[in-house]
Amino acid sequence: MQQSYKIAIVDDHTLLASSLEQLIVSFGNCRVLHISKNGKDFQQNLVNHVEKPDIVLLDINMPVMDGFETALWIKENHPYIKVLTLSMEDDESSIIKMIHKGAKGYLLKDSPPDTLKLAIEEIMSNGFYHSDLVANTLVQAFQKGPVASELGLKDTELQFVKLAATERTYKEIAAEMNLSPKTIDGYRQDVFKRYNLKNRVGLVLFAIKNDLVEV
Amino acid sequence: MQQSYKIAIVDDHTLLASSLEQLIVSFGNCRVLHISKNGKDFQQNLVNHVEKPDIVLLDINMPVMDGFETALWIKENHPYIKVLTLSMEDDESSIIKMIHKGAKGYLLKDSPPDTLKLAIEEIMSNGFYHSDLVANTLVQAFQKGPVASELGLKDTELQFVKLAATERTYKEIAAEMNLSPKTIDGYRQDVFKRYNLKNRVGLVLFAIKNDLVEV
DNA sequence: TACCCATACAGGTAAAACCCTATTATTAAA
DNA sequence: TTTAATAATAGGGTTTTACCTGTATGGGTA
Repeated sequence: MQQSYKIAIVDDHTLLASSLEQLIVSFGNCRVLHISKNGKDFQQNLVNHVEKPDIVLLDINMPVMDGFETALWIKENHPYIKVLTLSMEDDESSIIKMIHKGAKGYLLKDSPPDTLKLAIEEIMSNGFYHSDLVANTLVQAFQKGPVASELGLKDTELQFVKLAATERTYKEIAAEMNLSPKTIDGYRQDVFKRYNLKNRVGLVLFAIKNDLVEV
Repeated sequence: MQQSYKIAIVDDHTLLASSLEQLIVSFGNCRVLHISKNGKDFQQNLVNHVEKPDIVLLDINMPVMDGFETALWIKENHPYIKVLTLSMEDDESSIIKMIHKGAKGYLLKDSPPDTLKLAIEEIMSNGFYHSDLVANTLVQAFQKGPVASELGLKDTELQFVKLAATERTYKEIAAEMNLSPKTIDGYRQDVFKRYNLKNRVGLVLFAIKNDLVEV
């Protein structure tokens, strides 16, 4: 028998978890060390068992300690354990959050069975499973363009916001825009009110969140 | 003959550009509309020719108007034209910048010839060519962890910086950290001087650039 | 013990940021 | 032509930031 990969499963759907176990064992090159119902349960299982998993199949939606928390905990406490997310959610924010928290791959629960086998092997050999799902999502997230006008910012206000997200003083901004400092102050007040900003820090964060400026 | 893809080439290395043309024509399913030496030249070629390209093979390092500018211009003015970056640079920032500016793929100039064919076909059918190079780079960029300590920030200063990147006033920060506002002011001065920051906006940008806070 | 050094904190001040309430100029609409 | 709306500006006041210099305390350590 070739090298055997040690797998752990973390999913609160017991039925799904155990059928997953069957599937994984059927691959021939994998063993399932333990199954946990949530992150806390998994932490317990880690101490109870001497053998540590190579890969954790991790669900997102779970009670007590969800997949995000668990992934982060694993990344920080057992960085050598690889997380393969197995979720029903295919929304951008879930995917990005899991990748951000260190997941080495992201599979949808309705993927074909051999995809799981492929993903496990890819992760073990290359360190990451590059599914189109993840790749597309990341690319889209990166390419999301400025949404200035959709925010209701006029040209001149947009320019103001961009400059305000630099170390310039308002006086300098006024000079740069050829406007009176008082006008700039007017922009400031309008924008603060419109977007519920408390101070210039809020404005900077707003500009960055909405891709109005590069960081 | 199957459907024919219309290609344009933008590269200041004339020799490489024309050999690229030969290669592309040899694929059988592609035509080369025109070759440009830089972005400006390409803009001119676009108006001179009635037929518009499906894909532009775009180099990055060019005189007059480089690949970044050109990609951005294409994205904003001809969003239906797909950019396939063809560069010698494999550094993270170049890749990310091009993807950010809308490139549909990123190929290194020393890729095997059939990779180019594959990339063109992938882009035409799926809208994006998911090379491992790009996927890995994006994943890494997303997973880059905090580098706080490497910056030389002490625990308490780090906490201060994180709080300063919110809408809190320094007084509020002091209360939250159970320190005198004067102490906080001391931190501020130290950090400003150490990292050459002019004001709080600079501090916020610094925190974000160094992944000290999430945006 | 005396000295060095880092941390927490004070006083004082000028500049910038923040906020409210007007007043003009221009322009579009009635 | 009056009316309404919008952009640019002012006046004037409070709060926060930003900067400088200086002191008290508590370790280390020669």
